[in-house]
Amino acid sequence: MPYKKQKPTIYDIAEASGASPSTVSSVLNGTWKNRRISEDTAKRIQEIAASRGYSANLQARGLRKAKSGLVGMILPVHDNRFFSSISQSFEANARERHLCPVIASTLRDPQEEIRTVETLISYAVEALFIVGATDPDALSRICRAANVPFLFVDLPGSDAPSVVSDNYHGAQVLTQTILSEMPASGTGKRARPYFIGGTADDYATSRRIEAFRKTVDDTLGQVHDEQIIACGYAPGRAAREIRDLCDRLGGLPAGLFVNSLTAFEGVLGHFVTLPGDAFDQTAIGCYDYDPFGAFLQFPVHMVRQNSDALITMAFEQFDTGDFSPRMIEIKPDLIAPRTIYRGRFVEFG
Amino acid sequence: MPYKKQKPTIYDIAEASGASPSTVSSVLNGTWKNRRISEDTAKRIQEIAASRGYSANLQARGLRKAKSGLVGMILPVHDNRFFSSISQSFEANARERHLCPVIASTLRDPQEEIRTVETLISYAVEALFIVGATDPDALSRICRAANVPFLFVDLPGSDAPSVVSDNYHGAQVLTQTILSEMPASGTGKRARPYFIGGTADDYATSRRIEAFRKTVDDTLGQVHDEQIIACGYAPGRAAREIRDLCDRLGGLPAGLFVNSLTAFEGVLGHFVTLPGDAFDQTAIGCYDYDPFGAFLQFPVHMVRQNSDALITMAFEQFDTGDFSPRMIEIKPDLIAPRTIYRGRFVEFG
DNA sequence: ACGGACTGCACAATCGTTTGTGCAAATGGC
DNA sequence: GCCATTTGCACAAACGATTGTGCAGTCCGT
Repeated sequence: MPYKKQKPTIYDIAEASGASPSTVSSVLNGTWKNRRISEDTAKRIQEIAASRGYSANLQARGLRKAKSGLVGMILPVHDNRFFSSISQSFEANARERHLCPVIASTLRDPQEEIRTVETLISYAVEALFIVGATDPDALSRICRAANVPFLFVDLPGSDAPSVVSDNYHGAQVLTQTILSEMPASGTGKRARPYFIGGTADDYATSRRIEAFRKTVDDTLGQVHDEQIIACGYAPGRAAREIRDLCDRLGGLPAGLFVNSLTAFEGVLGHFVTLPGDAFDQTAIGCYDYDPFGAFLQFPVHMVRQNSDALITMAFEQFDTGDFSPRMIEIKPDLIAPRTIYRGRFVEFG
Repeated sequence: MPYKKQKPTIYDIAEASGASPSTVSSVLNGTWKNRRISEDTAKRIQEIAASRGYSANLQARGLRKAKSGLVGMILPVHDNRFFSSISQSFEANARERHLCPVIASTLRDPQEEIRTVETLISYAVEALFIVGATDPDALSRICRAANVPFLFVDLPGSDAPSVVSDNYHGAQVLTQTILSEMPASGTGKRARPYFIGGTADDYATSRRIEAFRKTVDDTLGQVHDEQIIACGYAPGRAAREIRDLCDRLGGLPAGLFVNSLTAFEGVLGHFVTLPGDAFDQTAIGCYDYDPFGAFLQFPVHMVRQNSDALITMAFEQFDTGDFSPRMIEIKPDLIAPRTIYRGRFVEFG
């Protein structure tokens, strides 16, 4: 089993070529013209290196240059449409800049976030993109102490640039759409729009609730607390809450703002138990997008966060080299039900 | 702007504590008992290190120990349910082993795969998990030459362990289900089951087609080539193909095996243009799972690949330290339509 | 033929760890 | 009180790259 010989180093190449390690190094990293190495020597060394399959040890280089070529990102979870799109953009942007992306998920666990950030810093990442931390300030302090540039994405943090989705605007537009599609007639609790899902002290959710309240207030008057059901992200919880709500109201509410796909999964879990015509008198919107969500038995308006724009903008901030605090908001898109395939198809996968 | 002072090193701690760097090192990496360092000294050093926020430079450690603490994985794309679940499991398994996961996507581009693998090797990853490469053999050679342990996941490769989904079994079960739900009556082309989506020379697809053919053969007799429409993964293409098929047949076929979610998206794009009762005489199955797919206007049987089991099994192989070629198959699960929320909910997100 | 500039490269220090080895001082047995 | 251990630590050489500096040799002008 040939798991034996090591990767060649510049010393091996130096010996084989009769040149010194420093000459080999500068030839192979492209700085040889500044060092007045002759073309002949360079070519000879390059050939030997190629024939032996040399490639630099990036740990050694990183150590010497005090730069790793790595750029880190932490996010809550991978297996989620939004965050996995974020990963995809992050990777593309990192590679454009000849950086190697390191993406870690922290499962919304504050301890894990801190440990992970410390680990990434220990690998000397050249910058850290923080997507949706539970305790942004703690991470700020750590990065600041370690002298590592960092930025926040999707969730604003202190002491660094923040590129976030314009949750207020997105929720406002979605709420307006729901209101405009709600049956005009009817009175009582059932005629009101409800908000379900998410955690109220979560930044994004709180902005969305704000927009929902304001928009409904302006149109239908006072929103009652009972209309806001911030029951977290678990599908099971959302399913129970919507069931209880329907029981209380004696049917579906006239409007429903579902805050997250996971809550929507739960809501659907209850909906499948209802007759098909149960949805005729209700307008449904979901903050976050899933292509299949647009193909249900009833129309669902969805808001798609612009993950690509978020990351691209974050990298633009990174490029400026200025890591002072500032806030940049990116507007999400409203997707109408069942329309996405009528036009041009996105080539995918 | 306090982006100035550097991270403390063992030399800083050594100076502050009056001990030597080697003593500091062994105290801080936990080997101090073997080196007969006194408890007093150890405690003193640990306190100073903690107060200054010391953490080891992992590049330097990696260089010295010829181990990086990194474990790499390459996959086609992040923004896909299957692969993002793979990422999630990979990360959990890596952390259990105190390794830092580095996940890179290569967009199914052979050049990119090679470049990425070389980069990861240059960072001295301790093992490489290859998920769905387009040219497995090339990657085998590179890893082998660099003396880096590697394994294949989801797609079998040469010269290393392969942990793959049992595509044949999954497709067989899905086909059987479709056949058993197909309307018994009817003759002619429309009474036949069709297979749509995927690339025929792709490993997974070819195994699935094999199973589809065999299962249909055994039940209904000879499958015609026209029944297999391996038109790739793009939703747009699948949409056109299903439209053309319906035109040719004068309606939906009695059975449809959709090979991938992206093809399914395309198929749905056509379906939404059809009347609601168009689906009464057809049985539909999809290889790959999406929770929303289970909530459509018509029942869809879905196969869920067991991504967690794939990765967990791959890590078990990794743990053995034996990287000789062998093949391990993991059976996927068949998910019945609209049933997943009837039972217990999966807590998620 | 002599001084200066230029060419082409080698030397050695350095990045922050780990780890084999060596050497005083403390300890213990007799 | 003497020798043999044992204890507690320091020294220095790696790991594989980068980079400032220095030094021969060649070339050129005069």
